[in-house]
Amino acid sequence: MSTIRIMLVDDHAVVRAGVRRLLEQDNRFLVVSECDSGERAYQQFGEYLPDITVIDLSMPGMGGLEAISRITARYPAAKLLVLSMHENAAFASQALKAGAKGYLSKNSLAEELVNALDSIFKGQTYINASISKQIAQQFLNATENPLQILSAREFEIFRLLAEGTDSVDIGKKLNISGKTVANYQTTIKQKLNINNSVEMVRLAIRCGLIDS
Amino acid sequence: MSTIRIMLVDDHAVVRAGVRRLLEQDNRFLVVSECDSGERAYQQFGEYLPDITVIDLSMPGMGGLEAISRITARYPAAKLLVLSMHENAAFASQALKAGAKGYLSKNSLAEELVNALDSIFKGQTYINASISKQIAQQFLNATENPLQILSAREFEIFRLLAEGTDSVDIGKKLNISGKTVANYQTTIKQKLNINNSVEMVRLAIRCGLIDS
DNA sequence: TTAGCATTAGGAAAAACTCCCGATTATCAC
DNA sequence: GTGATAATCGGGAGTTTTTCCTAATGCTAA
Repeated sequence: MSTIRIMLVDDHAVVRAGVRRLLEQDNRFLVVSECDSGERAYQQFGEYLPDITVIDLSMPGMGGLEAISRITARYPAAKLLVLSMHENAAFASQALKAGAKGYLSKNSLAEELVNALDSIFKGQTYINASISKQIAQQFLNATENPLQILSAREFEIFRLLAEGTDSVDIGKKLNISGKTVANYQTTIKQKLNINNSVEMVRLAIRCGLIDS
Repeated sequence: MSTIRIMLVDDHAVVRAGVRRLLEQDNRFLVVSECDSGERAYQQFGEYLPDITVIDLSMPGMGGLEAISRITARYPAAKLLVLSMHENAAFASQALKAGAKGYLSKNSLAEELVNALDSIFKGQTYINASISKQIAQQFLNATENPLQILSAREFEIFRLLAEGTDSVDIGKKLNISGKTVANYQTTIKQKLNINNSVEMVRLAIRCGLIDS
């Protein structure tokens, strides 16, 4: 039985510890690397070449989506499992679009994590049951998710804006200028055909990014 | 059998015509006056002294709430029935607080209008079944509607802001300076303990003023 | 390799918002 | 009645936010 080598990427040490703990229960898995940012994930991926990378989406700086894009761009065979706190189809489809092989919400059970890793290791794609339902509905739905037209970065900023974070704080969080965020805001509104922040919030709620 | 003399106040001629039409079916009712603004309603009330005034809430200028306040201030015995398109407890309680004797949503049936007028004429209070349920729940609810602390004008402006109208347009609609609206906005946010427009929209949605 | 998009950000101007102030009117308690 | 309090309205001045334009970089796809 071969060992599955895992890299953990999450800015919260507690989460990394928790996942490590869960994986240690099963001796097929070996955590070979941990890191707390997208930037470092990208670097360390090249060094360790893990079988599977478990990665969070919301991290300061580059962010999970960016990291996923870059890693899969360089290493198309890379297997990335997103472990996010957002149980939402919009996040999942963004992640899959960026190249992730699976999406799991953080409140999934321990066995589901193992199952997901197994599936992905075999080359399959694994998605949370509830989320795959949502995605399926989205595809069936004629009124496709308008957020699809946003790029990864735009989506990230849209989400933070919809949460009520102001441009400057978003800039700090993402390590970019508040000015850039403000400019993004404008293009996001244009892309979504929105004039005011009210419409933005409503859209975010309709798409389940935030709740009222 | 005495005739019940009615005044209609609504900025939409169609609505006034419709109500008039419904009331003409029943010869107890006589429409003695119509007007299309809160200001005129206040003037004409004194001239005609109708038994019951059927009044809309959202009108340009003074607005329904203001008109109700002023009329009941001068004529405490005045009987006002609000006929609003908003089937929502927050509107209803604002109206009743201002002195209205009844609240009816515009998509009520014809008979309900007649019933409401009958009840009010007898000195009772009449409220839409669905709305009275909502209000009852609000009273039972420990987490009381935070919008209660807003004045009538503040509530009106809050609603328009939450709908995505900008200050200048609100000013035009209410015949006040856009500057005043902007100032109101600030105090509204303070009163509601809100920092950004995102929270404002969410609150408006939670309170049912708008839907997502 | 060229065209196009994504990401970044600065400058300048417009728009929005805040804070402070004053005026008027109504209400309410004493 | 009188004074305190609150609601409504808006000007002035300053700050913040947003927009629009421009431009550099890097990546992707044709």
